[in-house]
Amino acid sequence: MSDTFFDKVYEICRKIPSGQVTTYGAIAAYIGSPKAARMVGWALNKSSSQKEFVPAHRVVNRNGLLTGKIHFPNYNTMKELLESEGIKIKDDKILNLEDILWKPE
DNA sequence: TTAGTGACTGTAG
DNA sequence: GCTACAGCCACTA
Repeated sequence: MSDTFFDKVYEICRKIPSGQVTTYGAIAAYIGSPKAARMVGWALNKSSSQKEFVPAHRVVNRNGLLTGKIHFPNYNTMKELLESEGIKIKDDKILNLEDILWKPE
């Protein structure tokens, strides 16, 4: 069932193409509550409990900063995953954010 | 059941 | 340009 804000977050995250990223605000806005971006991040935090893998590392804040990395086993895990997909990271921040930004449509 | 908290964002000063 | 505050929804204690 994907009726809640929470479930929709997982659904959208799984649609993020490899090598691209999106923002909490973009996801929240697509669902209908741009201000609920916090819930998006929180949902991803719980994504570890989900059966299906959720590419939470492809979700960053609107500055392209890897804020979510703090919830990974190691602070460099998120960066490593993104770099392995061809995304350039500098100081835990995506350099070409606008270039690889994906938005749920 | 009530209260607190959280991987954010936009507006105002 | 930076700092501060409010709003959003769901989960945990």
